[in-house]
Order: sequence, then C-alpha cells, then structure tokens
Amino acid sequence: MAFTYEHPHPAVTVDICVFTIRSDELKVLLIKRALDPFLGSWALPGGFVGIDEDLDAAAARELREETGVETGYLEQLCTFGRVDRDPRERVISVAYFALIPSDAIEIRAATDAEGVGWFTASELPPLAFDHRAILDAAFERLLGKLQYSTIAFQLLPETFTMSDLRHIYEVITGKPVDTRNFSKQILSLDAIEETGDMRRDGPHRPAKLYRVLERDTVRITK
Amino acid sequence: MAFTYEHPHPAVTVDICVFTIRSDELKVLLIKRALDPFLGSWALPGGFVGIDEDLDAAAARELREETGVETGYLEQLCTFGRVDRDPRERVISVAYFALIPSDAIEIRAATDAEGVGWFTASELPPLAFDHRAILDAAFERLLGKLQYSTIAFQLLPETFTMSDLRHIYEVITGKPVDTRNFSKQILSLDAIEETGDMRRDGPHRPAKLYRVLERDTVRITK
DNA sequence: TCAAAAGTGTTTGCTATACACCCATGA
DNA sequence: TCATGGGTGTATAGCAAACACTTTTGA
Repeated sequence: MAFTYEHPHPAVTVDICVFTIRSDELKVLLIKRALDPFLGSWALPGGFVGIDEDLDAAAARELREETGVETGYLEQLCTFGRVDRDPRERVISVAYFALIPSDAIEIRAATDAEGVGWFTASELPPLAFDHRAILDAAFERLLGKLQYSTIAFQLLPETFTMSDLRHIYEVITGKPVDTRNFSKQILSLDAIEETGDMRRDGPHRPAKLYRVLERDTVRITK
Repeated sequence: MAFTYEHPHPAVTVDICVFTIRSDELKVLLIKRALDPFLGSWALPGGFVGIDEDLDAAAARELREETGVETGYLEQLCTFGRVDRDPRERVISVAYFALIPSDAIEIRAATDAEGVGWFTASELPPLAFDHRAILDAAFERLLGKLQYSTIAFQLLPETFTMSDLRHIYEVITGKPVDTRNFSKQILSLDAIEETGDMRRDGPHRPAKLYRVLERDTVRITK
C-alpha cells in the first residue's frame, strides 16, 4: 500500500523521556534499537504517530507499550525538527516528558529483557539521533518545574514518608535539602495528608506515611 | 509531481503568534484566509514547512513574509496535532511565539492592505482552525515570562523611556505598576543603560532615554 | 502659574534561610 | 545502651510591596 501527496510530507514521531526514581537515583528509560540507523544504539522510546492518532495519545501508547504504565504524568516538551536529524528521511519529532512512580514499573521494562533498560540520568550511554539533546531539555524542564510546582509528587508511590519526598528533591537537584524547612514548605501546600499509618523499617523512630491529595493534578505553587 | 510514501504522513505547518505594542494596546498579527477551508476567516500567519527547511527557519520566513521583520524574538511554543484540527488532511502545526518592537513593523503589514491586520489582543475576531487556542497558549506564555525574564525588552524600540517600558508591563498584565518599585527593579537587572539623551514630548519634565544592553538575549531574572 | 508626567527613598511585612536537639525504634 | 534516621521551632536576613512629594517643562 502506498500514500501519495502533491507536496512532500515529513514523517512525524513522538519520543518520550521517561523518568523515575529507583535505588536513590534518577533513572531514564531507554531502548536498544533493533533497526538501522543506529542499530544497537540506545535511544528514547518512541515511534510514528498514527495518521488518526492524537499526539498525546501516541505518546501515552508508547509509554504504555514500553513501561506497562497506563497513566502517569505526561506533558509535551518541545518539537525537534532539524533537517538532518534522521538520515533516512525528514522526521519531525514531538518530544514528551513523562514521570512515573517508582512502584509502578511493570516487569517488562523493569527487567532488562528485550533491550529495554533504566539508566542513571547522569551516566547515559551515547544515544541515537539527537536524543541526547532531547533528554537534556527534558531534564532542564524537570529541574525547573521541581521548584515551582507539585511535579515531584508524580514520582511518589501511593503512600510515602516525608523523607521519601525529600529524597526525590535531593536526587534530582543533587543537593541536600534542609529537613525542617522542607516539611514546613511541603505541608503548607495542603497537597498531601497523613494516612494515619507509620513505616517502621530500621533501628530508628517510625516515619509518618502520607498520601497525595490530588494524584493526577500538577499545581503551580509560586 | 507527486510524493509517495509507504505509510501515511501528516502535513506539518508552522503558525506564528506575532505580538507587538501599538497605541497603548497589545496587538496580534492576523491574516485573512484566501483559500478554503475557513475562506475569509482571520487566522494566524503560517504555512507549510519546507521538506528541507528547519522549523525555526520556516517560522522566521513566515514572520519575514508577513511583517517585513527580519529578526525579532522567536521561540517555539508548542505543537498542536489534534486529528480533526484541519478538515482537509491531517495537519500537525508547530506553533511559534514572536515579539517585535513597536517601531519595526513595515508598511506591508502595518497597513491593512491584502488582508493583513493587527488586532487588539482582547478583541479578537473568530479565528480559523484551533488558532484561538494557540493564541491563548501564546498569551499565557507571554504573561508568564514577563515576570521572570527580560522578554518585555523585545517589544521596545531602539531607545525608550522608563515609562515606555513600564507601559508594556501595564498593557500586557492589565494592571497598574508602581513607578518607584518598577525602576528600581529594572535598573537592578543591569540590562539597560542611559543614552544620555532626553525625550521632551509635552508640558512636563523630560524623560531619560535608555537603550537595551544585549538586544538579542532574553535573560531569566529569577 | 498651572497642569502634566518624570524622578526618586524609606518603611514595613513577608518569605526564605539558617540552624540543633530530642524521640522512637531495632539490634 | 547505642546507633540510626524521624520529627520539630525560632531567629534572622533578604526581598517585595506600599507609599508621597519635588522637579521640569509647555502652554
């Protein structure tokens, strides 16, 4: 089957930067390319946008196919369209930025089977196409939004401690965060509530468990 | 001539939200459509991306063709790709956001000749396609960046007074701005300098003229 | 001399930061 | 009882906001 147009049309793809926190590190989902060009290279998950598929839907589909995560935070990042970014044909890629809770990753992507892997954000392998530039833009967005929105909550499991949350900030910014100021500031947002339960996990005082009030809303706080 | 692909390809366009300040109002550039669909409707300037043309270059070309402005501030806004946004075929549009100084508009677009017009941002006519949503997103971006960057300077002519600059803020936000706090705040950015000249334009004390130090850089200030 | 906009400092309140000790538990 | 991380309050500094009068000019 062939599709013919009067004027040349570029191909349009979505590429998704999927972040999560695991083992005290910010992780990025990459897949190993099974086709030329860049066969064998690591790359962002993504693919062609269906001709009858919305952009967001295409990104959500790819996210689901690669991680098994149905929902999760997804926002459009920006569009990369340099003429020479793909050696095959003109490809314009709409990049997305996704965050998923650390406990939501299904086995498919969590195991390194089938050329899918989670990489520490600061230790990435060489990437195919301009995917390194896309990831850099995504990380910058993440770092920015951390400061003025509730975006970090998207990385939390159902219940969590104040330390878990503080840890997310510390891991992403790479800087220690003052515990007293942090909990004051977070609690003043009225965005989380105590579950009433505690977590006991070591030779120390148990930690209060919290849950996020509006799980699927990211609020601007400043 | 025809172009054939194995899989269906969408068309890709750029649409540009061009803002300027004139007559104490925020103005938006619109063009009257000369073709179906939406023949006779007002729409954002824009058009198809050349198969060998970068996205930014396509946006700059459209800006030049419609306003006669060679440079000017241009940034990618976001990409609109709803399946049904164009009744003809699948069209994905990369939206851009442009600011031009109030004195830089060439006659071509400044006169209402050939179905090109500057509209007050708060009094827009019905627009073709999803262009109203694109403009809303652009205005939101403008309002946001006004607060934490030097983006407003892009709307200034070569030399200007402190009142001119304050006026830009007042027109865009719709709120009065305190003159004393404003000049303190602006001067502390070290982004403008006095030219040494004054502007005398009425029965009142003359105003100092300033110029922007780095005309083509937008700096994040917070 | 009057009307109109330009220019300029200080006070106040709030937000952000710095900082240290006791608590509850498991081993 | 000791080591470990959890939990909490206060004092200070820096930034943002409120606020009014004098200056210079053209008519």
